[in-house]
Amino acid sequence: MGRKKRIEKKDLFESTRKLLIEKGYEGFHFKALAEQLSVGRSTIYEYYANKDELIFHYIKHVSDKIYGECKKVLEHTDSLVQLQELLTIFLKHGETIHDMIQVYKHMKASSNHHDEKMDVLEKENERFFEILVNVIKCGQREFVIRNDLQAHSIASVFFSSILIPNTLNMDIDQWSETLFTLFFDGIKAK
Amino acid sequence: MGRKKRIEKKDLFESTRKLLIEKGYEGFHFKALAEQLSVGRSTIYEYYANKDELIFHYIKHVSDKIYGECKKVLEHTDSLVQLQELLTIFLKHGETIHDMIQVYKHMKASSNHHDEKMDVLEKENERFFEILVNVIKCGQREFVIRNDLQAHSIASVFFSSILIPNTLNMDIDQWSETLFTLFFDGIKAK
Amino acid sequence: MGRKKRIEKKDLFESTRKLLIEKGYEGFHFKALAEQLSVGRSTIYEYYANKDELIFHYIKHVSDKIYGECKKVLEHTDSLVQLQELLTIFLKHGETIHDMIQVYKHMKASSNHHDEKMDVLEKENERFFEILVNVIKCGQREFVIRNDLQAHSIASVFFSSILIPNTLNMDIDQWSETLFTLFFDGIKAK
Amino acid sequence: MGRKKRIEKKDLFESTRKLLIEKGYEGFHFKALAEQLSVGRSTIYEYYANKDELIFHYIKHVSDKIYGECKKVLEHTDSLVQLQELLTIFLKHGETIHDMIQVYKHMKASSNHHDEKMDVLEKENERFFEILVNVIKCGQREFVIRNDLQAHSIASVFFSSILIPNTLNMDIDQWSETLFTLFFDGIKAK
DNA sequence: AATGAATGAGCTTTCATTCAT
DNA sequence: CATGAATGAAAGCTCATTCAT
Repeated sequence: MGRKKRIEKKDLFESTRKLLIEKGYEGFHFKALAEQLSVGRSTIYEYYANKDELIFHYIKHVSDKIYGECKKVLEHTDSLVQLQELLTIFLKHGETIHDMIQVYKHMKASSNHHDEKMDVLEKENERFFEILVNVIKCGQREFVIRNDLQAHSIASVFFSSILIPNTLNMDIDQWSETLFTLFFDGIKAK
Repeated sequence: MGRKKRIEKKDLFESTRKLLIEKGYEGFHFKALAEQLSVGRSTIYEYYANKDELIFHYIKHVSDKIYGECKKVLEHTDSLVQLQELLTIFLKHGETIHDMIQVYKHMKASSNHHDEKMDVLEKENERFFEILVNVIKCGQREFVIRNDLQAHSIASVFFSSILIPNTLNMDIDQWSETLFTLFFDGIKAK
Repeated sequence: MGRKKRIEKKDLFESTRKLLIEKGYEGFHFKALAEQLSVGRSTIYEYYANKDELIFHYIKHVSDKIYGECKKVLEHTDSLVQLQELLTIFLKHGETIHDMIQVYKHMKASSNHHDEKMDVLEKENERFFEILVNVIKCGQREFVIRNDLQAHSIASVFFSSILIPNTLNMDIDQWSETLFTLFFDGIKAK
Repeated sequence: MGRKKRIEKKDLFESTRKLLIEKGYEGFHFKALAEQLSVGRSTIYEYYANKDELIFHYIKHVSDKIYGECKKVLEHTDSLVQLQELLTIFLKHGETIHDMIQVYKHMKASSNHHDEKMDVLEKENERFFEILVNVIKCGQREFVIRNDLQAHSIASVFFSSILIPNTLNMDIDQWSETLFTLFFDGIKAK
């Protein structure tokens, strides 16, 4: 298929994303990636020294992007709105965040020589969690969120909602709304 | 340090479970498994024709066991109690169910020749979901669960709660209670 | 060519020796080795985890063998006879010892994470040198070897004679004799 | 940290020398070389068609240089002085000559299509040897060197002394003197 | 049955080398 | 000329799987 022009970092990350979602961390190969990009396998090594390096930088990249979106949300003053919007963001990036967690878990499981990259990813994850916890604590201080549940637990639930399969295939906003309603008001009949 | 003469299916599944949780589907090897069991690697082939076969039967096994527990719950008459207990069961088997999902996803991703085993696992998953949905619908009919949310959505949330990391390390019953309270009453301050 | 029986460690080392002499450390591949042995490449990995491991154990093996021969020489009482015989041994194993040195150098050049195997090989090398130095010092004490040259320097010369290409293709004993005469009496005309 | 515009052949050879000594023939890469020179890897191809070509010309270059030094020695009239000075030259260029031999061996081992470059290098080596042999024969004719040893054998010993590790780290002239004394007078006590 | 031994398929990685700018 | 980018070939290694005992 002849020689290929440049590899755009954008394409590289896009394909990485796709493969990671489709196949997961372990199923992710430079072979498949190269095929996706119609590039020679070794070409990718010109950009990243190995699979872990590439994935790490990819994760870092998306993580930063998502973090940026989260930060913007904090400009709102209403903590409930903030919470709802954070939920929407998490749902929107569900698959990507899922990848992040998967990668993190994998590194943790296989790292013999306690990797520093692991520490970085850990920090990334915590950043998101911090934001959530803070918003919830804020809501609690304002008495719009009940105080008899630990902010931490609530944050866990919100953060994990990412993983809830939207089996009814609602669009993101609708699904976000449904979940928020459920979490906020509960399922109890009134 | 001699080799065992017989492999007990119980040991086999126990080691499978352990490795699967620790390493995930792709990190699961007959090599490691054989070591765990102090058996020759090839011995395992006397029991299962290949890796997938073993994992499939293991999953089927635990799935049946969990399903049994769920069934027992239905003997209660109060649908809220049923719901809470289902939640507890799911949380208790969190890691195992997580494996099931992972395996299912993996088969889905790598199967070119639409596997029949996949169908079986899919059915397994659906069984759990059915039970949940039925209990919820029941609760809705009895007006203890609100009707303006689809039973399906609620079921998704409950089922996915498995994946919520219990970061505060509460014991299972406490964690189950916390989650149930949250899902039932919501986080809204009263 | 069908399936092959067992790999005999003897054959493995024999082929290792051959390839190492022929191609040197870097030119030594499991691919070539496997071909030599008419075995699948991966088969060798059942015995040694990697190239370095194999070569290390091979070197250790021959080194021990040669060391044994040297030890036997020390049973003689005449230090000159000892010296001559050590020379013969070194010449006989010239290629092998050359490999040892090459391997040692290579490990030294490429080891980032100061390898312990390197230390072992270093010790091996020193053992030989010690023997030589001792025999020479002994000769000096007995006034059969001149004292105005450092035993160390003399030992270096003897030890390095291994590397002197026997371009005239004398048989080993003759070549050994020639060298010994040269080293002992010098080239000066009388 | 920009790239240089021109590669000076002097720098090229200097870096080649350095890398060759440090890493040996197989460890010698254009990658590393380019880095050393702060040049693009492909730039080197503008000067030499490939790795072998470069190394060949480098070897030829230094060989010629050393040969020149040897030639100058022949202006002396005393064959013993000549011999001693040749020894000094060889010791001074020990590492370089060692490279030459290594490269020669490597080409010999890997060449399927009996390379003509090999022949050239072989000739180079022989040139040195010829000089040595001639000087020795001369000494023999003048009865300053004993006649009962073949000039060839003696030459081998002198030429190989290059490889004798100067473990005591004497300076070159001292080491040369020590070796010459040893070779000339022998180690026998008087 | 149980196993040790052998193997092939498939992925990783490194470099010499080519090519278009 | 100089170079950045792409690539293929060749080694490396790991594991599922098969086979003879």
